[in-house]
Amino acid sequence: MKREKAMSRYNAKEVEAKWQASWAEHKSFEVEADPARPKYYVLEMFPYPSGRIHIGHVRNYTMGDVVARYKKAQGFNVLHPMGWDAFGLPAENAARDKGVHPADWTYANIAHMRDELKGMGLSLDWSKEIATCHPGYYGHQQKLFLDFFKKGLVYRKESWVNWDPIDMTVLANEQVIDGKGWRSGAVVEKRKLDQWMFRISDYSEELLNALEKLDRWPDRVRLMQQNWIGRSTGAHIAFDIIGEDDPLNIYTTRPDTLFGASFMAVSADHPLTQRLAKDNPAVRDFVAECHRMGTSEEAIEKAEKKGVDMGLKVAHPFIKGKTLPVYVANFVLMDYGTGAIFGCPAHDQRDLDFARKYGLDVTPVVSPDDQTPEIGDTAYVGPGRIINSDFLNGLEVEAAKAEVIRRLEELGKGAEKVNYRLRDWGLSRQRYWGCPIPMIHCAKCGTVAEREENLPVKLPDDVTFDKPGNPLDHHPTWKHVNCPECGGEATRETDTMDTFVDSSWYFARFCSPRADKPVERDKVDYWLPVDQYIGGIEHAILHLLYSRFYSRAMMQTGWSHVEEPFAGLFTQGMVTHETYKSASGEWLLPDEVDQNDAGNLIEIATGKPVTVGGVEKMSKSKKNVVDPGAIIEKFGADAARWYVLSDSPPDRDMEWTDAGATGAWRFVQRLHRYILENRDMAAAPGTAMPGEFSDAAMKLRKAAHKTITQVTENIEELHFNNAIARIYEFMKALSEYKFEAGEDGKWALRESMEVIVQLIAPMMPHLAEELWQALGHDTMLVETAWPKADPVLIVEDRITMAVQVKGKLRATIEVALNEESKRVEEIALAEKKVQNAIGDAPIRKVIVVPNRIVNVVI
RNA sequence: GCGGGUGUGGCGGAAUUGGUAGACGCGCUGGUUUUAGGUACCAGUUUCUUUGAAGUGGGGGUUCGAUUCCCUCCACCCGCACCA
Repeated sequence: MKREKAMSRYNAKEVEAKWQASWAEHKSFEVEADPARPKYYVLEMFPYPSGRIHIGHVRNYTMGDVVARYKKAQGFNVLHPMGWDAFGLPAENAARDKGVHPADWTYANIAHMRDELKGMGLSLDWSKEIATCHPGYYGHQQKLFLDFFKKGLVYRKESWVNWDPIDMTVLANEQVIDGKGWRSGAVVEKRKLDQWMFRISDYSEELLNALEKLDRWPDRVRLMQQNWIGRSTGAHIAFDIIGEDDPLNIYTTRPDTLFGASFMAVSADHPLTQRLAKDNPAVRDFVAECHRMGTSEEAIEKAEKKGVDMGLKVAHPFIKGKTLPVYVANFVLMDYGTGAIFGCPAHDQRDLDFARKYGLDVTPVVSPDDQTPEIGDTAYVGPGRIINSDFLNGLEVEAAKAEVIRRLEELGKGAEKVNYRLRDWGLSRQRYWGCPIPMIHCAKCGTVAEREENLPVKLPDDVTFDKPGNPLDHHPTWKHVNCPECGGEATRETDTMDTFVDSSWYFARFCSPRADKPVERDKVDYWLPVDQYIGGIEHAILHLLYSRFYSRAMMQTGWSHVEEPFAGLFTQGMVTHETYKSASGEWLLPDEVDQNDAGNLIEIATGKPVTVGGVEKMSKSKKNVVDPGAIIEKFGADAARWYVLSDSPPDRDMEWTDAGATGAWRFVQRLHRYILENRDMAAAPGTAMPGEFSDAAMKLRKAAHKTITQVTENIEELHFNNAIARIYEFMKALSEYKFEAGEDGKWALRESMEVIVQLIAPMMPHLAEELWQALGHDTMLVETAWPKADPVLIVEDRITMAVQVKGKLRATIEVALNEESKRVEEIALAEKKVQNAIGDAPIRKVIVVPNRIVNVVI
C-alpha cells in the first residue's frame, strides 16, 4: 500500500532522466555564433576535477543555469559551456600516494563529475566541453605564450620559492605548515630559482583605471583589486652611505616625515644585506632566520618585528652631521619599492615597534594640534602640521610632501615616484602535471622559443613519482632536444605553467573549442565578453586579475578585441553545515547522525549522544559535508536546485539543512499534485481570452501578472531567494482560488497555471517541462518565450499608507494612488487611533511622503 | 599584521536603498482529514511585567523618521601572490 501511494507521487528520478534525454536529443542547448541574434554568455567558474561535485558546485551551477535558461527564454542566443580546470597538485599527490597516473586519475574524475553534472539538468552545451590538461587545449596555450614572449610580455627572473631540502622540491604555501614541509617535516628554506614571469605590472595603471568601467562587478571586488594593485605616490630618496660610493635608495610614501627618521631598514634579500652577510655572522644568521619564515606576505607581516644593526651609517640628506644606523629587518619586503626604507617611529606603527625594541629615537614630526604629541606605544598616523622639521615646519602633510620632494630634487637626492604593490606574475612551477613551457635552453643560443610547428609540446606519459623533485627533469629523454636555432644539443625547459594560466583564457577558448588555433576571431568577436560570470569570492583577486591581464595580452597579440573578459561578475557565498562530534570526540558525517524519539541528536552506529558544533564551511576534515549525489537521489535534482536557491541570498553563505531540502521537495510534490488534480478545471490550451472577468478571476490574474513582474526583476538582479518567495506567495493565491464555472474563470486558471510553470522553469526545469506537457502542450517549454506581464493588470488604484505619530506607527489608512498630500493628511488626522496618540499636544508639523507614509510631529 | 565582507525571531532570511521591521520558507503549537505516517489541509507563532512598551551584534550620533547614513567597540568569514 505504501508503494501505491508513492507511485501516485511525482517520480522525480524518472521524470528528470526523461527530460534530460529529451534535451540532449533535441540539442536544446547547443549553440552557434549567429550575428543576426543577440548573444548572452553565461559562465560559471569551471571546476577542478577532484572526483565528485560538492554542494558548492550545485549552488554555483544552479545559479548560472537559472540565468542561462531565463536569458534563452528572453530570446537570447545563450552560450553556456562547461570544462575542467584539470591541471594541478592533487593529481600528482594521488599519483604519489596511490600510484595512479595523473592523467588517468584526472580523466576518471572528469567522467564521474560529468555524469553528476548531467544529472543536475544544467542547460550546458556539452559539445563545447574542454579540459585544460588535454593537448588540444594546452598546445594553444603554448602558442599564446610564445606570442606573449615575442611581444616582451614574458621574461625570466630569479625569485624566491619555498624549498623542501629532503623532498628536493618546491612547496606551495599551503604545503608549508609551521615552517615545515607537509610530507618530509623538514624545515623549509627560501631558495632563489630562475622563474618565468608575465609582465602584468606593465598594466598596473590600466588594470586599475579600467576597474571603474566594470559597473556590473561587486564594489567590494573592485575595491579589493584596487588595493591589491596598490598605487601609491611617494618618493625615491638616495641616502649617502658613509664610506661608500653608492647610495642606499629607498622608497617612502611619507617623505614629509623625513626629519623624524631614526634608522634605515633593508630587506634580508637586499644586495647590500647579501654583501654584508659575507663578513658578518650576525647578519648571516638573521638572513637565514628570515629565509625560514616562508614566502607568504601573511607570515612576514605576522612575525615579530626584528632586525640586526649591520654597522653601516647613512647621512641624513637635510640634517648636517646626523647619521642613521642601517638595520636588516624582517618586515621590509624586497618586492615592494626598493626593498629599503627609512624608519620614522613616531608615525608608523611597525617602525615604532621596531624602535622601542632596539631603543631608537622617536621624534614626532606631525602634530594634530601644533603641540608636540606624546608617542607611547601607538604611532600617530593622522593628519596635522609638521613640527621639528626645519623648512617643513608649519606645513600640512600633503604640502610638506611636495616641498621635501622639491628640495630633494634640487639636491639630486630624490624624486617623486609612483609605486605599485602589484608584482609581476611568476608562472613557473617545478611540477609535472601542468602545461609545459615551450622554451629551450641552448648553450650556444641561450634560451630560445620552441618552433610553432612543434607545438604542442606534450607531457611525456611515462613518468614516475618515486624520486624527489620534478619528474620532467628526471625523464630520460624528454628534455633532450635539438636547438631550434642552431640544431645543436639543447634541453627543454622543465618548468610547467601555473594553473592560473590555464584559467586565464578558457572563457575565450569556449567560443571555438575545437579550433586549430587558440581562438577564432569571428567567434570571440561575437561571444566575448562573458555577460555573466559566477563563482566564489575567493577568486576576487588573483584569477580575475590574471584573466584581465590575459585579455589585454591577447588583444596586444591580435587574438581578441576585448579588454575586459567579464562584463558582469557575481560572487556567490559558500555552503556551510553544522559540525558533529561523537561521544568519543571524532568528527561525524551528517549521515551518521540522527534524531532519537526525544528529539536529541545521536550517533546512529552507537546510539550515543552527539555534540553539535558550529556552522562552518564544509570541509573533509570536519566531515560536515553532504553528498549532492545522495541528495539528488533522494529528492531529485529540481528539489536540490530549488533549495540551494530558496533560503539564502546568493552572495551570502547558506547553511545546508535536511529540513530545508525536505521543504523544497514538498513544494515539488505540492505543485505537481495541484496541477494534475486541477488541470481539468482550466480552459483548453489556446482558448481565446474572454472579454470580461469576474472579480475573483481578475484578482487571480492580477496576482499572476504581479508575480511575473516581480520574479522577472528578481532573476535579472540574481535575487533568486526573493523570486522563490514570490512564487510561494503566488502558489498560495492559486490554491485559494475558488473555481468558477464560467469561461473567464477557467481561462484565468489556465493562465495562472501556465505562469507558475513558466516561472519555476529556470529553477526546476524538469518539473516545469513535465507540467507543461501535463497542461496539454506538445511543444517544449525550453523553447517557449518568457511570460510578459500585462501592464494594465499590475497597477493598484488604492494603496495602504502608514500613519506615524512622533515616528511611531499608530494606524494605517487606505487612499487612492497618488492622492493629494493635503487630502491624505486630512484622512490621517481623522483616524481615531491617531487622534488618541496626539492627545492634547499641538501638532508641529505633518510630513506626507506620497504613497508611502504620514508622520505627525508633535 | 594588511585588505575586503557579514551580524535582523527558535532557524535561513525579507524590507521598494532613509518611510508600516520580521515577507517567504523551516521549525514549533493547536485543529481537521487519513487504515497508518517523517502525509495533506486550516489557524497561530519577535519579546515582555500586554489599555502598553521594547526590539535589527554592543555603545553613541545625525534625522520628523535609521536594519539602512556617521563614529566606536565586539564576534565571525574570505584573500594575502606556488591550493584551486
